[in-house]
Amino acid sequence: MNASATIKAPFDRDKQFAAKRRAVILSAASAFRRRGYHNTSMVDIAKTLGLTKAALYYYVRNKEEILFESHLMAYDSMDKILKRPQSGEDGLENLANVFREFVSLLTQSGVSLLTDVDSLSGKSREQILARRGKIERRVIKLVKAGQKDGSIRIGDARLQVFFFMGALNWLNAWYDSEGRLKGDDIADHFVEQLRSGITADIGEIDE
Amino acid sequence: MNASATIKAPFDRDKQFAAKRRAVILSAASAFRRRGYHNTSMVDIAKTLGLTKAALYYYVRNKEEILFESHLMAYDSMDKILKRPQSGEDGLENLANVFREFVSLLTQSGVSLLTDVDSLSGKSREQILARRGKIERRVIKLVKAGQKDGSIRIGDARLQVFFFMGALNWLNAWYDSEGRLKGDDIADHFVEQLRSGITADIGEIDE
DNA sequence: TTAAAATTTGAACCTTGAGTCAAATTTATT
DNA sequence: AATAAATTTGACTCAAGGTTCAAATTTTAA
Repeated sequence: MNASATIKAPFDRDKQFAAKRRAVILSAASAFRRRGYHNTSMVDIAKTLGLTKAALYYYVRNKEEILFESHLMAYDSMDKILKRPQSGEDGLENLANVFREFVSLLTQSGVSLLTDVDSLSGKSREQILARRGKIERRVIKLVKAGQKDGSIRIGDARLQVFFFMGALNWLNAWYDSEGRLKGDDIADHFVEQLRSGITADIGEIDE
Repeated sequence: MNASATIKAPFDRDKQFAAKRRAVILSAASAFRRRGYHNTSMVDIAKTLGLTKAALYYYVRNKEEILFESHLMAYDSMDKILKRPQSGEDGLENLANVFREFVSLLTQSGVSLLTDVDSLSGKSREQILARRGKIERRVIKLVKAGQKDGSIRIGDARLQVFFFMGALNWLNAWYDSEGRLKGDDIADHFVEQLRSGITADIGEIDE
């Protein structure tokens, strides 16, 4: 046990700081999602954390940085989902799994948010749009893989992706985590609709 | 020809005024859609019309009124679509027709926009949300009719509607009227995906 | 050509909310 | 208990942008 070795973990300052900072971003992100970026003031954010506006600036350079980082968090989570080894039988299965996890991510309390990119300036905006583009491209790849193995209908993969990604973004506008609908129920429903649309099945049974 | 009868339509003032006012709203709506409500200043709106900021206030009470009315316009158009006599064979056909026209409406240059409701205050917000709710309820009815006649899969109609309405709202975020994709192409694609999802067809041909 | 009404403008005002900073307070360590 | 670092605060500045208004300009109809 030399002098420089820490024996009892002497109250990790950096960790504490990082945790509080993260709390600030998450809380703000939740408010942004509900009321929108411009309808949420720094005072609002501070108050829900039991702090004062000035204190926020100890954790964050400015308001825009909060928006920026909340976007990053969302995209990090989506990246993590996309990076998991795909275990499905075919492309359609893989896509369905990813989509299900996206829905869960956005309904289960915590990270979310995809709008207000236009309130970011210059380099930040580009960075966020690049991240979004990267994710879209990965999803498009999933679709194309499915088309190749015959599990997904041939068509403009980009358009197909935009169609169902819309459902994810629209979630913010109507999903109420307090409501009767549990996130997983929605996920099930959405996955089914992603797969088969809304046309009634008729095949197997009669004729 | 008595004195009070207008013979030559003496340059209808009200019509002129209404037309200009409408131009203000439409132009602003387009900017809102692209950059967002709070990222569009009154000066911006005025400049694209070749006017000065103060002149806008001759046509409009305040900025919020512009947002309010642009929402109204969008919903009026959707109402008109929904009110047209449904001529399809079954519920699914009717829904598909309505959905196709919605897509056309939102891609063809002109009206659109569905976000930033939270920037409206009090009574206006409620009014707009009521309109939106009314439209959603009508679409849900269409779905239920389809379920009843067996053309649409049984399920939570509300959820089914939210899924594909998301696609409409997400349009604003990515659709570029200058791009290679024509609005009608998108409409075709989206209607197909609404009907049948993305699973590849396999039925008819083999086995 | 002219006068009244309609339209537009420049120059202000005013509110809101982001950001700053020196001082006060709390917390961790000796 | 003492002290140094970390954290929080109150009070302020500042800019952006929405709104107002009296005056200037343009348009319409006689």
